[in-house]
Amino acid sequence: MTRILVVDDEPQIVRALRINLHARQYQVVTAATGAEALQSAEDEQPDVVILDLGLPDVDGVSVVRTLRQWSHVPILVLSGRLHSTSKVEALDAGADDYVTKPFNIDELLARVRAVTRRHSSHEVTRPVRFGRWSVDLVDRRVDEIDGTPSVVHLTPTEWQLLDVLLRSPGRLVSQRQLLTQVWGPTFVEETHYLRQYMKHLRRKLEDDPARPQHLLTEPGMGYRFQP
Amino acid sequence: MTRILVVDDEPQIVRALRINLHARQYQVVTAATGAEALQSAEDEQPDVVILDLGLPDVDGVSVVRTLRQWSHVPILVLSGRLHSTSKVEALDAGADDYVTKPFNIDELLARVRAVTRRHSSHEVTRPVRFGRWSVDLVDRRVDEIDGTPSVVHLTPTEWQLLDVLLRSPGRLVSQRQLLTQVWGPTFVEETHYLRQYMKHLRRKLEDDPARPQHLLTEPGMGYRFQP
DNA sequence: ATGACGCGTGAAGAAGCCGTGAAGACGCCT
DNA sequence: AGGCGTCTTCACGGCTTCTTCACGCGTCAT
Repeated sequence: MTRILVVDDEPQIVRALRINLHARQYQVVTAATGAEALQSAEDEQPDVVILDLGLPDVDGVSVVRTLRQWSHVPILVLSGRLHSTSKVEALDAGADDYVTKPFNIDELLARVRAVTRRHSSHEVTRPVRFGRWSVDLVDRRVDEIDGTPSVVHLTPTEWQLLDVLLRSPGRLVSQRQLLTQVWGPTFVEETHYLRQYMKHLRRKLEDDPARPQHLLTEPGMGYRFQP
Repeated sequence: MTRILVVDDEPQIVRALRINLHARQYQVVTAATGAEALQSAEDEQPDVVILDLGLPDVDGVSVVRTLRQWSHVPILVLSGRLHSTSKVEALDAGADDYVTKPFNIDELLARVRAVTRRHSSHEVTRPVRFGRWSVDLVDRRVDEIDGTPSVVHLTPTEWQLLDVLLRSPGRLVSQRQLLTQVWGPTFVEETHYLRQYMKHLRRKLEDDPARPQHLLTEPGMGYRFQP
């Protein structure tokens, strides 16, 4: 049974969501503040988090950021029409999708389904294959697909960066998200770190590092792992 | 059965609309003031709201704004020829479309149909499909529907503009709203930015950029994404 | 007709971003 | 303490993207 954590400080919204989600056989847990949310996320281990960005105690974006430090749980962000910037920030911080208020309940449900489907199928435990390589994120090893013993060695930072990218195949991962997840929230400005380590990864994993096939740059936005 | 809330303080217009809409099998509810309108919208849960901007008690635009705080119901605005500015303001506030008085009843009915059709078909699965393309706003990628690998690449500004348009399918989005959401509130005069970037989007996404099928211009008003 | 206005288009300069090589700083191991 | 691997910092060249300007065309109103 799928467990959903709903975080919103407006009782009527929480109530509406609880009723609708419960009717669809979801188990619902709620929180009204950011602090509660983080606590619940740890205690209840939800499968999805629906998070309103306008919380009374802390900024919703920072909740996303904190949550992402230890959890990969899919986060669906609710944002008011007026705050399109914080929506972008939330995605940067690691949110998976967003819905603008006022929202259509069917749309929200569709997105919940999308986000869970996508996550369960991409729960990375098996080696990821691309190019000539088979990358095992659990065992931390890179093998050549044709069976040749591993010659590629990645440093810890390189592993972390590759990890974040490979966990979202095909999806654009923003610079901010990469920096937060690899170096921490205080490093969101240090984009030159990214350039440096992407260079290393490409040199080790791409056939032609100058013309990458799988570790792609999206200028002004971030990077993308293309399977 | 589709229920329509008609808001107008002129009895003869209300009467004409009631007769015509009723003849087309719509259920009609009416209100003569802004306060009544808000009350009815809550009590009757209409599927469409037809709202005259010239109300006796409050500004029609603020009715739109208030309504949009909790409801996603499609709003069709009626405006006198003299109030073209408030027409734009209403769109900015979240109205879906407008008709200028005096209006042709057939045109009005067509717009009602259009506005309900797109809303009921708002069964949102994540990627938005139009023309040959499948656009995924969250993953930030454009793929060809027939499976050909993505060749279209959009810049950050292009993505933001497309995002705003695609999040309101079929709806007329005002220039002001686009400029505010993409470039920020200080850029509401720079309509040439819009022209520039709409050109880019059309060149990349329309089969015949000079005769766009999906990214349409509404002269003097704004742009519309036609699914 | 004619002028004003808004929209579409092309082109070009400016700004910012990215990739790269190289070198210094740091911590861990023997 | 020395050496090594790794992380951080710097400088520069090239390229993408953003911004601005100029012009043509169609529509509408005078």
